[in-house]
Amino acid sequence: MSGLPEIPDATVARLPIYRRSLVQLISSGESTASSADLADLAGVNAAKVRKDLSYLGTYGVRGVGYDAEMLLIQIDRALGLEFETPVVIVGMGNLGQALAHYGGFQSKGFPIVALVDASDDKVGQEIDGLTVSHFDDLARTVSENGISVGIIATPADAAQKVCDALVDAGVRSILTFAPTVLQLPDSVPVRKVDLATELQILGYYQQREGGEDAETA
Amino acid sequence: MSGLPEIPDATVARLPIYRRSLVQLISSGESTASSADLADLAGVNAAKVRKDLSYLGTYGVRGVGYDAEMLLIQIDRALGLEFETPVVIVGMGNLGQALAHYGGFQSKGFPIVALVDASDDKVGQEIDGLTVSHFDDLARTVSENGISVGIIATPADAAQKVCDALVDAGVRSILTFAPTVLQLPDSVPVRKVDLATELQILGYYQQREGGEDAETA
DNA sequence: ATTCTCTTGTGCATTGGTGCACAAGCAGTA
DNA sequence: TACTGCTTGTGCACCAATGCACAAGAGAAT
Repeated sequence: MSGLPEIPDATVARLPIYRRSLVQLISSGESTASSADLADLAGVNAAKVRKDLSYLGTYGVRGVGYDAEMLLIQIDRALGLEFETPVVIVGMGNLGQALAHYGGFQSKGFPIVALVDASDDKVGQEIDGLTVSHFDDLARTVSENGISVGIIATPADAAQKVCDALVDAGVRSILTFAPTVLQLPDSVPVRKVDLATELQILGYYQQREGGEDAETA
Repeated sequence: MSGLPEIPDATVARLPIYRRSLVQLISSGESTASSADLADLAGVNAAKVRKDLSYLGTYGVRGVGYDAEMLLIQIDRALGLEFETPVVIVGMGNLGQALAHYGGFQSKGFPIVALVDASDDKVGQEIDGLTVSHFDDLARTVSENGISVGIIATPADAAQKVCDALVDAGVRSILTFAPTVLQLPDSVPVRKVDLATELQILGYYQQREGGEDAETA
């Protein structure tokens, strides 16, 4: 779809952090950002910042740094943030409801436009200005609202079914909170967030306390 | 604290997944688990499973596989899951409240024993059987309850302050949901979960749809 | 005993990521 | 124009992670 030069996974995972740092610099009045500034705010090595940014085709100015506004645009283009990306949340349990209320998505360009659940208790209920629709109508909900991202906030045993339905409905990427491995086509990227898993990982490092840090994607 | 042989980060991050897969096998009646079985359930390569498990000092039986119960114990020992690990959640906004209700922590050995907020609206309120205590009393709350993990569910601008307070109070590891980089001593491991960041990362892969998958820790 | 089947444990080559260190190059000054 | 100070872009060497491929070993069957 685009002639971009292929950005390494590790770099992609850092771009949102750079973006956040950059926004912070801009809002504090800076019009240019050096790799050292960004590295400092992002908590990484300056050389890494430069190498990462070089993948964007962005070019900074030697002796000066990067044009802040310009860089922001480049990052947004790489991440596909030029336009808003409508999101549906499936599963209106505690987590799903919290996500529905969470303002962070809307403000970052990912408006939540639909909420879905399979239980009759939940369907029809109004949450944060949206009416919960039924899981059986998922395909219609997705197409009518031009939804491209699906968030799975159901228990593990329902996740694969929901995942399949989302893919069938035409969603183009998935974020799942269900503690299970999902089977899905390579063409649909997924990210998994498992809260209990995170604590378990911490357990290891806590035990051998005093050493290396625990990285997060 | 232990003479264990140092497990690579990538392996540590997979242990919880293996654990989940193993529990699944056990509950379906299996008493032994082969690396191929585990690989299948965990969605990874079988050789990787074997190499990962070899770090545990665990030994499987050639021609048979791993003793399921035994392996579970080994994994739990490596992750420090032999005993319960009490948790405090700081920040009782939407996310914090959802986490407080979320049963997944309790069932995985991380009981939530205290809730903390800085606003007078929230303090004193009862959530899921716990009374929200004041941020100023954090040190006491932590020591009285023997808390070793702190979860930060505050807005970004409060996160550093909360983080410092948690470390001072003696918490031994931190899980943060605040979209900001935290400064803290190397002796305290952290994991970061940023929901908006996850969606932004997906944006990249969605754009160049049809290719490589997006890994998550 | 011997043979056959199955599965582990690991050596090794490959790939991906990191960060140092330095040449290249711009802007401002004299 | 020449010089100085600062910052970029990247070559290179190092380290971690991956996964193939195979020898070693356990147990069952003959």
